[in-house]
Amino acid sequence: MDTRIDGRLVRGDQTRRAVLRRAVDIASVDGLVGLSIGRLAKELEASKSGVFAHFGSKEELQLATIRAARRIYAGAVVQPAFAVEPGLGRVWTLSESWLEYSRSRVFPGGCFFAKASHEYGARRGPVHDLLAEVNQEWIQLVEQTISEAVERGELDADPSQLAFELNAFYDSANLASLLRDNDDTVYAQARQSIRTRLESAATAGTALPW
Amino acid sequence: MDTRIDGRLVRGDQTRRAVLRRAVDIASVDGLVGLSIGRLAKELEASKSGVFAHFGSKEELQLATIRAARRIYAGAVVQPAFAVEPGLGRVWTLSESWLEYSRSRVFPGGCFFAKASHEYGARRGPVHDLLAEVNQEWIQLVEQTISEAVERGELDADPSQLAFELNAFYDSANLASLLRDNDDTVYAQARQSIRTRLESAATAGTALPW
DNA sequence: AAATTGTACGAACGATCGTATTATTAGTTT
DNA sequence: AAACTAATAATACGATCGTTCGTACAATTT
Repeated sequence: MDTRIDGRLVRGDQTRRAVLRRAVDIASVDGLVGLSIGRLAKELEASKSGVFAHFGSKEELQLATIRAARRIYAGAVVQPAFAVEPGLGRVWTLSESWLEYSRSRVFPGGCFFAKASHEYGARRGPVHDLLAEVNQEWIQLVEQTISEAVERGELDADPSQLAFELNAFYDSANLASLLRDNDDTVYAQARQSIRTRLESAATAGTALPW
Repeated sequence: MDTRIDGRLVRGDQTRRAVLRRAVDIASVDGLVGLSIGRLAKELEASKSGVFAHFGSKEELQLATIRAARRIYAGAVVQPAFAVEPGLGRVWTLSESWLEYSRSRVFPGGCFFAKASHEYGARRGPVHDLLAEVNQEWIQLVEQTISEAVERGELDADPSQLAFELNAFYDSANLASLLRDNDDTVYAQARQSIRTRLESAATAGTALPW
């Protein structure tokens, strides 16, 4: 039998979790390169080598940080949308929760993936590849959500094209808000663009969710 | 009189130019933080202290690099658009030259400002501030270009809103192309979104520029 | 010809980086 | 109680970072 609770492993998991929670916050502001093991150790009042031992290399720390950010992202953006029925309503909720995810600074530096993807977009290696994979996952999820609305006859649009456009509005609002020192008005602007775009794609007689 | 040509100043200007030309390329891939004086010196076969002396601090080097990138950007994106008459045609040309600026990798890491703005969006200081200023300049230029088309009766749209949307399509295509290892098809997708959006805003009877 | 100025260099600084090695401590198994 | 294992720590390494200092050289001004 092995419903074992090894206290040492429990402790290890806890510190690992604490490290990653801090790591995603640091990386969202200073990037995955600026994320250093020494700084992580200092802020958590642990030893550099202790933190290091959890990952074995900086690259593995970066990959683990991305995966941790993905879990937080799923909870903040995807879950709220999947709580409502498929269709146009879900597309709208997904947009709303994304903007709120950025506006409320779930990560202090704004969208973690916008930051990290730009940082590693032009580099090669496992970090780039994982970020590309996460991005594709996300785009496909948006596409899929739109497709459901199309299948239900609520939208008349090319899902791939519309997904590109909605995602563009999300990211652009995120960056503009950062550059304008957390100015919230850009989110209203993005919301307006999203609403207008969805209205133009909505089929006649479809109830609009806003 | 002083139509003087001080040979020492000429030489200094030349190396300074060479440093900045290299600096924008490095920074577009590795960021303004990853841009290091030592690496710059090595690649240019100069001395670290010689390169450093031109700027006095790393921050000044970063600011000078941003200004150098702005000049290149103006030549690659703005100039071609201003070569055509104001109006919808200019809006379209601006979009085309932006996408070509990204696609052809005027900077090897894609759009310099998308990269740098994300890097410094959540930080404070002169670098952030200059990037915010450049961004506002750019958005205002797009807005202005759209406004001219509105005034000529070729477009019926809120310039601020439309500028936000076009710019979102630009940046999103740029990032997607980087993440998908220089896949060109995203530019066609962006172009499609731009064209459709401009069509929907064009007034009846306006000749479409594509 | 002498003095001054601007550019570039070489060497060194303290700090921080990622990583490797070795030791200590706490929890589990025998 | 002894042997073992997993998590954490202490220390040190070479490399690179931004920056400072003193100097050499070439071009300009006096």
